[in-house]
Amino acid sequence: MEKSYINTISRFEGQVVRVMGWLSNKRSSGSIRFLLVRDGTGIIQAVVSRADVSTAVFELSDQLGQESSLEVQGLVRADRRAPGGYELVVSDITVFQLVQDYPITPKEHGTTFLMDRRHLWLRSSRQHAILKIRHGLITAARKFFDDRDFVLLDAPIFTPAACEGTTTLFETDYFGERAYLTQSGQLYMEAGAMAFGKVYCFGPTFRAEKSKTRRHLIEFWMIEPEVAYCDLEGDMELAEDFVAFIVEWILHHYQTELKVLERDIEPLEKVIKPFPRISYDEAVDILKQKGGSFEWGNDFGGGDETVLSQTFDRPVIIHRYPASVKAFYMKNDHQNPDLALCMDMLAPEGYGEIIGGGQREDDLGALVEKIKKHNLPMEAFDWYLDLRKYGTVPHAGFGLGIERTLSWICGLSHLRETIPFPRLIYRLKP
RNA sequence: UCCGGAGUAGCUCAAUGGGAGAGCGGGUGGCUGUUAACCACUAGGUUGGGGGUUCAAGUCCCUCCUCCGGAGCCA
Repeated sequence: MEKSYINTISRFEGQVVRVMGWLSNKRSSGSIRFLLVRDGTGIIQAVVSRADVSTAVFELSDQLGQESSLEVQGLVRADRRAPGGYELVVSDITVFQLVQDYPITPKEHGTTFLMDRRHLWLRSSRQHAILKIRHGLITAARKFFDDRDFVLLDAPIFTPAACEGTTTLFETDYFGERAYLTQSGQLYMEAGAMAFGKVYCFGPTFRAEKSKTRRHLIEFWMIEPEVAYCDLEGDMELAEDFVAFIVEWILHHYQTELKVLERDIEPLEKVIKPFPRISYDEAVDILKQKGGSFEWGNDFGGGDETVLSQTFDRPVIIHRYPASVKAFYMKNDHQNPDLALCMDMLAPEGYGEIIGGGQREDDLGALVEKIKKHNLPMEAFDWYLDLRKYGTVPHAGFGLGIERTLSWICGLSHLRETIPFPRLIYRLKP
């Protein structure tokens, strides 16, 4: 007898198959039982009728609690009344485990309760939709770079020093030496770009910041391309192509999931090139026009980003921030040395920053000065400075936060559902 | 760290300072096509901990704990 996964069940119409899965819900009426069985690929309604099965099987179907693991054997039949269009006319049931007290019921629960049971919450249809789109987003991101002949070059997780001086790092004991968990693969990608021309990394990033907001995770994933012989303009071009490609890919492949999430896809359909590009100065003007008390020279706060991202109907790129608020490795604009050749991309609908990047300082002397100015330990950057001694070239790159991008595309109000096991300031478990 | 909010049944929540309740979930029974099924019955509580005011505290005051999200920082 054929074993079938639920997403391919239509191929077996008229045949008797076995489906192995878990009971997601159950309804009954008189001498008929409706078992909703999920197997990870989908959900199918299995109909247990007293007339069709033994008394033992019929009584067994009454004892099955939510998430009981089981194998259902039955005839595949198209039926308009069945969710999904197909149902299983059950002839036999084999139980792997009878469950009576599954904690997550089909009714409402609070997020704290659900997060405490995240390992079980992953079984729900909403979480399935989000995490399948996450999978699709990562697939699209890799495809985008792979198709453009980028080399995937993994950056290390343990690093000897801060990439950016300001943020807090997780410190670990590395055989008696101090080591930190990475907060960006960028510096290593710069080495990679000088070796391979076009590279990207995709991995976890750690920030020991005591952030308690819906936009922050302690551990999150970034995809970071770096390109040799590329300037800020080329970098913005790449970022724009990249985001447009990802959104198009998800719209094309994940309609079902977006529907489960009740995501209004109209705003996503507008995410096509060209994206608006405004300078920091223009952004400040917009904030002032909208009644904010923003002062030139500051970085944008969460509220400012929300205002700016709601101003446009597609992602907006803001470039050339004051160098003083940006990291040491940013190259200054030769037309105005107070500005850095950097850019951020803000997602629309109030979601805010999803990309940060720019052109890197490629001059040895200027870079040494910047490291001094930021009070960073010069000896930690000797290898990085080598890149400016041996064949330095203009180069640029950026980092895209997977979870923030996913949160925007899925239309979520909080980052915590965009990663299977979120790490938040007060959550290390499960 | 600062500001604000919340802790009551397994879950989601109600309850003028005066009898601790509902819906869901669990259990029992009913219904031969259910769609978060429905109907009836039933069990289930140290109201986050400690202290105080009061004839009387889930409710008012103090304190501690836990959680939530906002600021800061950033993707």
